Amino acid sequence: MKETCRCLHCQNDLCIHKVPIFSSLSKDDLGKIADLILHREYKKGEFLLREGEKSEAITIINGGSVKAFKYTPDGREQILYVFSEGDFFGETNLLTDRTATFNVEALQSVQACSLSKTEFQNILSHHPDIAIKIISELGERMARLENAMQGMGVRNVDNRVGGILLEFASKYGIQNSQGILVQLPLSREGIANYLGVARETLSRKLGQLENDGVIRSVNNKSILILDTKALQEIAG
Amino acid sequence: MKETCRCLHCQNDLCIHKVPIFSSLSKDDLGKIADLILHREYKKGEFLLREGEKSEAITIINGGSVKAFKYTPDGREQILYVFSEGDFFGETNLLTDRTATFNVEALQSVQACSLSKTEFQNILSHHPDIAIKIISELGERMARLENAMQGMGVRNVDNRVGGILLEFASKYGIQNSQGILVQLPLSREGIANYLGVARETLSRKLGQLENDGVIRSVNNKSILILDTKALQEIAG
DNA sequence: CGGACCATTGATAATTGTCAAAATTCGTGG
DNA sequence: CCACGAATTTTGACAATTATCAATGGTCCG
Repeated sequence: MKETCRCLHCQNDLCIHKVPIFSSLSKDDLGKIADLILHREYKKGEFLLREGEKSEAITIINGGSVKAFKYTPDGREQILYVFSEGDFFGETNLLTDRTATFNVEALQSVQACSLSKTEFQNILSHHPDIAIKIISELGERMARLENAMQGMGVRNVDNRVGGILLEFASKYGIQNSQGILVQLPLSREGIANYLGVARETLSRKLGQLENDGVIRSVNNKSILILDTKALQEIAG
Repeated sequence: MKETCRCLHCQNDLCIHKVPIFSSLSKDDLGKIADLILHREYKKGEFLLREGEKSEAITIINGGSVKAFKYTPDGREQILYVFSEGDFFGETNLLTDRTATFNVEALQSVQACSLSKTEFQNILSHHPDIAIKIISELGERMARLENAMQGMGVRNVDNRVGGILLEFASKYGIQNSQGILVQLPLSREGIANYLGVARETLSRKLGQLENDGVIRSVNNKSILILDTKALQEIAG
């Protein structure tokens, strides 16, 4: 079901239109930007960005998904975001001289579009509304982080598990006759690293939810949510 | 030692100059903005903003400090930020139709400057560099949050306690002959709510650090850091 | 079909939360 | 300036939760 790039200006259709921050631009401007965009495909496991690197581009995910994470002193990873189609990263590094604050790794095959620092700054100075869109999107992201913080700080693990299932459901879920089928973007280990708990603890919690008839584990890659209401209560 | 506002354009000296996001403006523009700014003082415990409210202004802290926090389902609070002189909040609510994502409460007497939504948007459209400064500052704040997340998720409590002491030291610490004297912006309970642990746990951890000769508890409001290096190792 | 990888389960240890009580600190008023 | 009461913090004992280690069971993909 993947769309492949066939025309000269595929970017116009595939990439730029998906990105909310460019939505205020005219067709002409979009075309100009499309010409400046660099396309690249990454295989699962490849890094799009490494913590500490000077990132010289803003990158927009055009297909597939990636995880953004930091390594902890003891070598484990804490996942901060899962970015998929239409999400972007690297923007703050372009406007300050800060280096990347996290690693970004492809979870599957990923199609990415990138725009160089100078081009991006150039566009920004001509289109102030794009800056406002970015502030808005950053605000959205901060709100998510703040919620996650609140979750990490005080909620117990059950809450957090419920919360992440609902988050994934709203992002990747498909309603069917039995419930919401959720294609998980992360492995169990990944989800555990997102929540900041041990793999085994997550397994046990999911097992419990399955016993209670709240979810059904279809396979390692997807989960069927049977009782959304119960899950919402668990998430708090 | 408090400075009071005496002249017509006190704002110019007291407020605007402290705020990095306005630093690119000319003296003339600063003066114009100063005229638009509303000053207000809040007493300890007063709320500057409540979660869910439509905030109609950007607020800049001019003196004192505030905590930004969310209530958890069980009524406890998770502190997200401590803002002091020069910090601002409420900006994202102005550019989107989102309501406030957190509460803001004065920790002491607080002098605040605020700029209304329409004025702010007006200024922004004439000064694109301010938008970039804001993106930059938001990037800074996100980086802090991301670090905090990493901390909450994976580090053990000792790490976190060390980390927050160092954070406060760099922000509020004064070097003296014995070490770094840190005026704590938060009570023990506040610090515990910042870290997302129980009051009692924090007490025990601080007690341990004192036994190990890393810190000395001067009184409830300040701590003397004796061995910064040890603290850095503990923080990871 | 087989091997590598991923996920679950069980047993145990370590950590942290909770509740109750004692000790300290703080602010106020005499 | 001291003393008192209120608020905050510390300490102790115990319970609950989660991490860890080890072994088993599944799943995916060539």
